[in-house]
Amino acid sequence: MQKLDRSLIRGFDLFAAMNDEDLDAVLAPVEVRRLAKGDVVFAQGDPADSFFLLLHGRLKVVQVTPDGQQVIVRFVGPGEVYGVAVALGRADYPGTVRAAAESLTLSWRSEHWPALVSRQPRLALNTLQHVGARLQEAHTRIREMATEEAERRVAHTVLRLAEQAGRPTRDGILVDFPVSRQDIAEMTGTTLHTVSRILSAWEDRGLVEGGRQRIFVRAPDRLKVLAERSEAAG
Amino acid sequence: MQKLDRSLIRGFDLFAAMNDEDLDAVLAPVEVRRLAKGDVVFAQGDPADSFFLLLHGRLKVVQVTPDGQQVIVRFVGPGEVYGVAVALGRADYPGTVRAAAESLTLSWRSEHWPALVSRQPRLALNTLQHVGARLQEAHTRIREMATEEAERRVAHTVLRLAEQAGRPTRDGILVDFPVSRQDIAEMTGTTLHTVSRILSAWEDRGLVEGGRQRIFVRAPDRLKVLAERSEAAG
DNA sequence: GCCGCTCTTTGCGCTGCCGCAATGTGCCGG
DNA sequence: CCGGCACATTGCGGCAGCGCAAAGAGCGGC
Repeated sequence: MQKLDRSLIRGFDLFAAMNDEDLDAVLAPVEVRRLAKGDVVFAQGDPADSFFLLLHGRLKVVQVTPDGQQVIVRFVGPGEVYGVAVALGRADYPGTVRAAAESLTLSWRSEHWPALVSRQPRLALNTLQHVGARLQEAHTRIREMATEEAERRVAHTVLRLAEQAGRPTRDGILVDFPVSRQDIAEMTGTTLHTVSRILSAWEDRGLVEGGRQRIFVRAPDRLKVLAERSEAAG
Repeated sequence: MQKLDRSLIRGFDLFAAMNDEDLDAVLAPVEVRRLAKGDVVFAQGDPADSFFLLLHGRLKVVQVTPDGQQVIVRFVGPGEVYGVAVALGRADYPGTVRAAAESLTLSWRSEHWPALVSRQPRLALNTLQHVGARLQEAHTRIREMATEEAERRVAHTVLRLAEQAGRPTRDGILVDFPVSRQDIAEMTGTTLHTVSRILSAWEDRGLVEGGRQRIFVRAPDRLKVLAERSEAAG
């Protein structure tokens, strides 16, 4: 096992309440991997022989349709587990995970899952809560895609990105990892063209600032108004 | 506690492997409720003071948007748990559950959850797998809504209904609980008009038979072809 | 058995968004 | 510093599906 920064790991609630002995046991079989932007951790359909925890960086989870279109399932941030197919009773991974920025991740071989859970029952409950939160978010997205027009969906998505991965600055919030127009299109069920048009219109109105794989939210409050009401915000 | 048919309960995998003593302990604090079609079990936003298991019948889980539009999250079938907000760490229910047909359900007060889990650790793992399957299905729906046109989404949805709640007959599969065109619209993110048109077109081609809150799939294979390819099926 | 309600069907016009295509622009490697 | 590539912008035409409206059909209640 590679040398790990314990204080970094203690920072995540999953491990915060663990005593040293248990922490050692949990980390004993762990593997560490550094990821460059674009690296693939696992691909859709691969046998689910490991599960993971992201320590640092940002990952993109995508599903590919039979005809080659991509859909972004979610982004993974530091402290989040992913690839937990084994816990959900699946034999293979339902999606592909790729590094959206330089990242650092831990992994356990799937066969360790039962032993870890019986040693740390809280692990199952924690995972349950985490998966529950993801289910909740998935339902939110379904509701948005079913009932809202493209502009509002993009607004909600950008706000969610700003909330989950936003770095606050003096005059706005910067989404601090590279997000392309295509990415937002794949999260909202529209095309990069439509996203580009919408962001351009917002930029004209001073709501956001664009850039290459960059989104800076200048006026979160006005964007929220636009996301809630169907009509344009003052 | 009301008298319960143990053999019925033993039929669900959740309880199949339990010894009598544990089963007694689990069922001790349970409440039984009979539901008429249309009855509400709990409403969106209510405090999550119970969790549930459906014994018989069919329930509809819906979310309502701020402007009054409904979205169907899923249908619940016999043997499935629902309203497990407490396990997912939520204080209130994210949706409303209504009986789509006459039903029979069990419920436990939320405060029993920790005790049940510590007595039966498998309960958490089972719930995790169940929630995982729902997450999986939610992602499938997101992918469909993002990439497929209305007709294919309806096809996938009807096939899913036939699979989850279909009664096979000599010349097809009958969805054996009442489903309206409006319901399908709320599952696919379209309107009842569009659904009606699509089903009428399918009926002309002998793929399905319609009726008031009734769907009978005559040719599942041809419908599957239509769901996969973007073009019409022979 | 009749009435009324809810669910369904179908026509018609409109529009939001896609699909295509061409041009503009920031970034990286040599 | 410069060439090439990936990402972004924008115009234009077309159409899938929405919204509205009105008529038909099954089902439950009295």
